[in-house]
This record gives sequence, structure tokens and C-alpha cells, in this order.
Amino acid sequence: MTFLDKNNIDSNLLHIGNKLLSWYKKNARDLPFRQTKDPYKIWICEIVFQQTRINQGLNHYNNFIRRFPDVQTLAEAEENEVLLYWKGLGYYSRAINVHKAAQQVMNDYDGVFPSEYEEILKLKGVGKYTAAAITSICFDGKIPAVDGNFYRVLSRIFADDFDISNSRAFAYFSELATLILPENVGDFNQAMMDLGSEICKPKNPLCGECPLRENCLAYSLNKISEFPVKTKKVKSEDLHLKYYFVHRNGQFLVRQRKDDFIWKKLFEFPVVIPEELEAFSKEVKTINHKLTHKNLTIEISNVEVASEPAWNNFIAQNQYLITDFEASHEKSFPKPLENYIQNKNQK
DNA sequence: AACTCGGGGCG
DNA sequence: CGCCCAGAGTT
Repeated sequence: MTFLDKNNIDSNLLHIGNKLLSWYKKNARDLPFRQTKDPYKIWICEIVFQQTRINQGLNHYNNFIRRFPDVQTLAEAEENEVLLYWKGLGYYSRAINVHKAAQQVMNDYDGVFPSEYEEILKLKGVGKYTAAAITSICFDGKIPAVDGNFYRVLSRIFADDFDISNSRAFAYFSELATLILPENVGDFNQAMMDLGSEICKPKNPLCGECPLRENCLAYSLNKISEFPVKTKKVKSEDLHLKYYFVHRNGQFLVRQRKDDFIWKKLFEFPVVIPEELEAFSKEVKTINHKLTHKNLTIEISNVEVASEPAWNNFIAQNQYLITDFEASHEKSFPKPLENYIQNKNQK
């Protein structure tokens, strides 16, 4: 049974939101973007931490802000440098979009970050969640920033079995959130995130420390583990990639990927080589790399080109980029290829 | 409305 | 080894 179907909604649920706020005042995590209302910094942090744990993205966020401290600096940067600062984070379209959006702010808003929800929503890579987060945190907007934490916390508080894999879940839990929405929505949104990640965790939640324990229906029913309900399971497919690490005198060949598949616009090694070079192929390394939706097997043939004419000929007939171990640090490679290069360099 | 896009950490 | 994470864009 979903809560909004129950027809017995307590008209005064606001004390739940306020209780959460008072907990947040004492227990807020000390994060680098908590001391500012600069919409640029809040925007960047919201993009960085989409589908990304705080611990995983914290260094990337700090390095990104240090290199691109404001919208104009980001807008004027080269896309490849933005991608470089996204290296290893995953979901690389975020980097491409955040760069384009910075140029949107410069061109369409005269370099001033928009303050209206509908305008912020127009920025590339900014969806309903992120627009709500920015407006509430920076501009006192009264919109709940519904994310995975909201799904989990609200479904437990109301013992609500609305399927979070349903495409209407965002609208449903947004409505549910408004029932407990206090005056300070910016802090409320951040409080839900802290509660969701520190207390109301997906597994083994710390209900003993939860400020909303007395208001939590799932807890009182001893059914915490049954919420949230998620029916749709993600399947992983097998994917096989074959690369040639073509090198000579410390130099090796790379090319940039397209933006239509995995690892958008990241760099990789040649995928095919002529038979003449195949003869130089030595050991083959097989790397198993796990992505969320794919079981990836990467086969990399080590090709040390012993013949200088063959090397020059191959370069002349293809559009590969020549790099070396030093310069490769200025390109963004997928994690497994990054590891492969580092391993080669140590030999 | 369903699919796709990374990588890390946890039980 | 499956699940989840400060979701958004595409089809």
C-alpha cells in the first residue's frame, strides 16, 4: 500500500521535517561545499556527486574547483582539460555537459548563474533533482531535491511500497516530501542526504541513532529491510574489447573515442593494426573490468615496433596521436587503460 | 517508459 | 557477486 492512497494523511506532518532539521544542525557532515551558497560551487558539487559517493568524488570536486573556480574559467577551458579533471569519475557525459552549461551561462545569462528553477533546468546536464537542489540551497527555493536518499527515507517513514524503479517515482516522492517540508528547504534537502547516507543507509541502517525513529512506520513494524521496494533489476551484458598498445622508444599511439557509447571522448589505444605490425606483437594481457551494466573483458596486445620505417609508415597512414608516458598524464583514459599505462611505465 | 552511461564500496 | 550511490539524456 502506498501512503498517498491511504486517505488518512495526518494534516500535520511538518514536525517530522523540523525534527530532521534540528538533527541536521548538530550532525551535518563537514563538507567543502557546505560553507557556501555560491551557485557555481553548489552546481558543480551536485554534478560531481550524481550517482557518486562523497568519498569517491571529494578529491575530484576539490581539484575541479581549484582549477575552474568560476563559471567563466570553466566556460573558457578546453573540453579535453575538463575531461581530464573528470578522469576516473565515470559518467563522462557529465563533464561534457557541465562544460557546455558553463558556456550557456556565459552566453544566455551574461555570466550570472540563473536563480529561477525553470532557467536552471535549461542547463545541460541539469535535471529536476539538480535544479531543485541549487534553487533551494542557493536561492531559498521551496522545492524538495528528490534523490535516492528521499526514496529510501520516505518509503521507510511511511512504510510505502511505491516502486522506486517506476518512472513516476520522482513525482510520487516529491509529493510525499512536500507533506513534511519545513521552511528551510535548502537545509532540509541536505539533511535528507546526510540522514540517508549516514543513518538511513540501504543496508544495516542505524535506526538506534535515527532522529525520526519514532515517526518511522517501517521501523515500528520491524520491516525496515522491506523498503524501499524496487522491482526492476539491472542486467549486465558481456562486452569484449581488443586493443593494441603500439609503442616505440617510449612513445605510444592513442586516439579519442566518440561520444556515443561508453567512455565518451576519453582516449584509448588502436583497435586494429596492419599485419606488418602484428608481427611485432608480444605478450597479450587480459583485463577483466566490471562496469555497472557490463562485464568487460579487455585484451591488450603489446606491440613494440622494432622497425622505424614501419613505425613512421603506420603513423603516416593513420590519424593516431603520438604520446608518451609523461604527456599521457594530460589525457583522460578509461580506468583500466590508465592502470595499464601506469603498469607499463613502471617496467 | 525503458535504456544507457562508470567506478567504487559494501555485505 | 549483486546492489547502490547528491541522476540525466536519449530513444
